[in-house]
Amino acid sequence: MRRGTPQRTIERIGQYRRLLYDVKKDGRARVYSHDLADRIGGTAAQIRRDLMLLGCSCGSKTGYPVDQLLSKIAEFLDNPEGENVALIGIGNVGRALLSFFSTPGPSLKVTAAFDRDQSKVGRVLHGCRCYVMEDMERVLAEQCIKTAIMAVPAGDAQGVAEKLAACGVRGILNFAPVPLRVPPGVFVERIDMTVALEKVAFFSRQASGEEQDKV
Amino acid sequence: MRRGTPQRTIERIGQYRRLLYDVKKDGRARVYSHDLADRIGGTAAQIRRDLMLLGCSCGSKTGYPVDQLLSKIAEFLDNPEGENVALIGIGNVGRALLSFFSTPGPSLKVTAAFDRDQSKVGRVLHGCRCYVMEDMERVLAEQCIKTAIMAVPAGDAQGVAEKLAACGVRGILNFAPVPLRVPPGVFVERIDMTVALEKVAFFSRQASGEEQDKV
DNA sequence: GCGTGTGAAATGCTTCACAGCG
DNA sequence: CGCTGTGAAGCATTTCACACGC
Repeated sequence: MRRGTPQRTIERIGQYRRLLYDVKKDGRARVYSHDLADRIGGTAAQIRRDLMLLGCSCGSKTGYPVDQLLSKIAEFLDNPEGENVALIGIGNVGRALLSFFSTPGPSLKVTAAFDRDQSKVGRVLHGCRCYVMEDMERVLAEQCIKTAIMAVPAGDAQGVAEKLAACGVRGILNFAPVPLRVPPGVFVERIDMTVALEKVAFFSRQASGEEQDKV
Repeated sequence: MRRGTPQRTIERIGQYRRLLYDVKKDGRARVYSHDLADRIGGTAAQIRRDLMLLGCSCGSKTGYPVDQLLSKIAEFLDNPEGENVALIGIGNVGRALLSFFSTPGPSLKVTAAFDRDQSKVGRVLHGCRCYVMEDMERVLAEQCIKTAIMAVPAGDAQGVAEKLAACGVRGILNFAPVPLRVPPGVFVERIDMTVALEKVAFFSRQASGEEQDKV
């Protein structure tokens, strides 16, 4: 995916969008790069470079027009037809994710949930129907799902990932605490909460000394 | 925190630990760097460099002794006295985190939870007692808590972060979808699930073209 | 031969610094 | 004058590649 666009930039662009909604709510129609920088805890130069990669430009001096940025961001990040997402694993973490994503961006929607446990099947949680694993292939095809969130136990993760890939999923957000081995062409982003907590604990101990933080 | 140790290395070290437990369970007493690399989806050179920074060495040829690595990692990452952690916000996400962290590493334990909502107070969830926000200062002091997890609504996040910092917390794992502004000396790690999902969706669309994945 | 330890090159990302425009 | 757009410099992290030891 040597996309020309750095991975970090893509992450920040999503954040800019949220920030921009705030700016808009404050009634401002234009923002300066240093203004966004303050809000996000970064540098003005970085915001300018990110926006440059996005293909924005505002001439000069006046700052960026908020609405134009928002539409550029949507054009860049969103699938214009909207996009359905599947959730695999309806345990504690899975249910929290469902509630968390039940009103996300305009374009992404979790529309199907799967679990091994039969007792959850058929229920509708946060507007999302639950299916058995065996229905996965059919449901993903029906809903054109290419993106999935995995919140399954570590032991099941690799098997589920393979099944997803076989069903044509091209992107996985993995909350299971194991690395996944997937065929080329499938993108995996891992969120490892245990590691994140250990890292914070590590740095908070370190904090005896000096330092700044970043965002 | 220009600690000499790259931030990424610290994240990986936590992952190595889990991998090493697997290796041990497989009955192997030693591992090769390329062996770990396969399991984690990285390169052998990177593993070797990380272990070098950790201060490991095994002479040569024979691979690294698993037990020695595990104790080096513990020495590096863990507080020998163990460490108590607070959770702020007992909503859907907070409860999921409690269950997730209720049996984490040997050394980190979530021992106090806080919420604005009085109705949750006094209950014990996953072995963790719930308090009102007003008790925060006292409880954190009593339990020597220096590390906190925030799972509060976006609007409350900044205020809570300031309060935590005032109570002496030095590290925050922030699940709220906003950047935090904290005094110097406080380390913040953010997990932004919305942005992560957008990123995955972005790359899965991109996946029409070529590419590999990384773990 | 086979795997480690590590300088040195390569890559990727961020920041600097300055020209140009309103 | 203040702010944007951007080449070029500067850092951080990863990968290469090779000497050394079993």
